[in-house]
Amino acid sequence: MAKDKISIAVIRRLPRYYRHLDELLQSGVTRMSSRQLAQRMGITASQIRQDLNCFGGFGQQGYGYNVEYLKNEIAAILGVNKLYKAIILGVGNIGRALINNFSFEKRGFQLLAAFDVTEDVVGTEIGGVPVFHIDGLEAYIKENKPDVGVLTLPRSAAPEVASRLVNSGIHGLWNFTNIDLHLDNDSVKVENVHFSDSLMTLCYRLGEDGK
Amino acid sequence: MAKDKISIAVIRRLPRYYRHLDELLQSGVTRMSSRQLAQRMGITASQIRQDLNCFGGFGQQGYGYNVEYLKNEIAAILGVNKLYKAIILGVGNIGRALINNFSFEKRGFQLLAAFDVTEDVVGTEIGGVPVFHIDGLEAYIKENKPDVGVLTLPRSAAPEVASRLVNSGIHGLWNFTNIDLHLDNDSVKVENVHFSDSLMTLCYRLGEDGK
DNA sequence: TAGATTGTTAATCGATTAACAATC
DNA sequence: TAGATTGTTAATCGATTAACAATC
Repeated sequence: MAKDKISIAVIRRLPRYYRHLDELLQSGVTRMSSRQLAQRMGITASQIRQDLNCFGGFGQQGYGYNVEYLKNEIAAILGVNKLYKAIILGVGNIGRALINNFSFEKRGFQLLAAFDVTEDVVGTEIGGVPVFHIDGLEAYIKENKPDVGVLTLPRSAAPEVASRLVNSGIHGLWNFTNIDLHLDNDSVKVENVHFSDSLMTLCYRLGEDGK
Repeated sequence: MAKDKISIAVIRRLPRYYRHLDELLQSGVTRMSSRQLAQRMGITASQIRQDLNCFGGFGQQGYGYNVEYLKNEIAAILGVNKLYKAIILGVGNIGRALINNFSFEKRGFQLLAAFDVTEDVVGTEIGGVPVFHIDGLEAYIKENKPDVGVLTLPRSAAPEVASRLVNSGIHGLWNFTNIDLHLDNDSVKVENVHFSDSLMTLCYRLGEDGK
């Protein structure tokens, strides 16, 4: 579906378009021009039209875009209906928060299982997700072929576990650990969520004007 | 200290420099050239020198950079030694995860208090942080003058609470809610952590080549 | 048909990379 | 001094914005 190589800047805006279109649909809006959407999102209409045209023409001259149709097209582009298989590594606070409060399904993933090392959690279930011992990781991957690993474990354990995941054939990592992973296999896609970097950026911006 | 207006792209790289310098320092490295650091981080040496020179000359020709000195300079630029005051709104899973596992102090913030609405938590302490009822929010802010609010509450409650925070004079918001906040006061700095956007980006990238 | 808004090309702007003189 | 590496200017590249012909 995609033409040439799409720049990462465009890709990162897609979920935001999707989110706004979903909100609009929920509130009963059926039709929207790039100009209206741009105003709502605080960007330019040009950018929206340019971004969408990386993937095709989804609008109609003189009319604008059909909200539901466009939302579905973006869903297809992102692949959120694909249901990739995910496993989560580490069921500390963040791991639990994700398992209990985050809808993996709505974002294209099915959370199969969790892994940890502590006696009290191994063998239990959290929010319907079984928790296994990390020793069985390789065997589990061989059997169930998950696509991505969610790294919500202590940073000290992260490099080793990441490497085991990659060597077992995982395709992507969603990394909540505050380190930059250096992987052997560079076809593996890594998406970082660096709380620390984010908060430090806010810290800088607070000091920008005066204070 | 800063010259003109620094671009957001540069600012977002600063925490990453800081992190790498800290790691280097921990492992006993005292000296580093832009070329070495670039290789380690997977970026160009030119970019590092350009970025740093937005703030001043921290290196020495023929030598490179002193790791500890540069780390401290970046810390000062980011303002991580300022200890801004923060409060957290909502002590569900993510709120608790942050309180228990995240070092606000290391990133320039002091976490003063938490706010929630449920009977069982109000009046208790979590990880040493007192939990108050949200009804007392305005009075608390007036008295304690926190700089930023951390939004870890249900998305349905987010717009109202954000608006109350802004009207009470808060300067920044660290937003874990999956919405784009529209604020009255646009001098308020908002830093978003959108789990959903992040995972959907990974979803797209998994589908990029084949599959 | 007239009005509106897209899709797309062209112009501008900004960010990244390359090059090199300055200098430790 | 010779070698190395910075700070900084210039060149390149890419992304955003503007403009407008196509068309619903």
